[in-house]
Amino acid sequence: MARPDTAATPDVTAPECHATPDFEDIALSPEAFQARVFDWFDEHGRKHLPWQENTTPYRVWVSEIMLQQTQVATVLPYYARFMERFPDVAALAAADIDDVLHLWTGLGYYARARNLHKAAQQVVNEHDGAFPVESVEALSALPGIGRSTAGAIISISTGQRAPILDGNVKRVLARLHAVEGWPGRPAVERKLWTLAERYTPQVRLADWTQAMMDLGATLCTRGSKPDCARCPFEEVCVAHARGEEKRFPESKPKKTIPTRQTLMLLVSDAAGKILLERRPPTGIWGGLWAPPLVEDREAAREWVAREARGAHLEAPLASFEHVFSHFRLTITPQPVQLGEAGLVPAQAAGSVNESAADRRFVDPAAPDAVGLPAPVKALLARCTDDLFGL
DNA sequence: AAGACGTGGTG
DNA sequence: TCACCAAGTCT
Repeated sequence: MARPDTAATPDVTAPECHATPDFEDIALSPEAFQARVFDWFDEHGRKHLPWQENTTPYRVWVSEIMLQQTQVATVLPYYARFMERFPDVAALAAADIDDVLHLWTGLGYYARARNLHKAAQQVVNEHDGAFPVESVEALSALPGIGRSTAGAIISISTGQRAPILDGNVKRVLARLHAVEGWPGRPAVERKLWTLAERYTPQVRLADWTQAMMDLGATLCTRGSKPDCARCPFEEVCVAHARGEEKRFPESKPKKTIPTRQTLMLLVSDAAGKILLERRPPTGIWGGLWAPPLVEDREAAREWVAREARGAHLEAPLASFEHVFSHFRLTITPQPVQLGEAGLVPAQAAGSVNESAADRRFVDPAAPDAVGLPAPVKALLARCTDDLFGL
């Protein structure tokens, strides 16, 4: 069943016209590589993760979305809760977005949950409830499903041939072939896709996809500790031959992360409930609920004067600092000075306009079943009566 | 094309 | 304490 191109390897005898070759070839045909991967997987691969049982497109899809940029151990409890609450795509499509975001609270990258919900509705309304797993193109047309996730869903749930290229596979291939450059650069990613495509076999696709991810997750790990001694490709790996495992793949260029100061306003009504607002549909914490966020004390005073005449405004309880990929969000611990804001005692509170659908007071001890960012959830958990005792 | 988007674990 | 980053996608 050898494919015609299997023995053909690019001619690298005259690479001098390039500053660097695309990648180094290895002394192993794709067929031989595949055979070793399967042998290794049969012995050492992971075969009993929850999403490996009953591999329907829906179950595989939910797992692949949750696992994006998220570790397996983190996903496990979220996956169990999600599948229990939304056992099939119809249940998810019919759900309220607040219920979906509620189950996603703490998992991060909330656009994944919004896209999951939207995609479920598309599957129900535009595909008769069946995932369009006939092609990578059709599947990746759904929101939140890119090329790699589409490949994973198709290969695992249908056994059709579709390559994947996640962080694990990128690392394996970048080391095996000493692919230069940061994989975030499109040119580098293209080379890695070429390799991924070349190695993808014709049979056992579900095992193949899992095996390649396992190889990267358990053996060819990041940093300085890949377990080359147990790797079936030790003697053909170009990076290992050079003693440069840790240099591949190249890491993202460092950039200084700016700091953004934020005050989280804790506004309570007379009953001690806390004001939450729905965040805008896109951007940080999109669609979730959080206290009003303002830049500084001046903005806090303006907010109170404008929105909460007579309300009881307290300061954040604790110091938070959250580092995002692009900026550092600091929730300052210092109390906001209220005197000049013209506030009256708590007994007169409750004049915040909550008529808007995206504004509500919640009991901090039992917040509504809506999506809460992790810092907000932690903050509410500490909002006891004594906080507002003044 | 580069930046936005979360959180918790790790050394 | 803090930089780094884990089964990526979207804009």
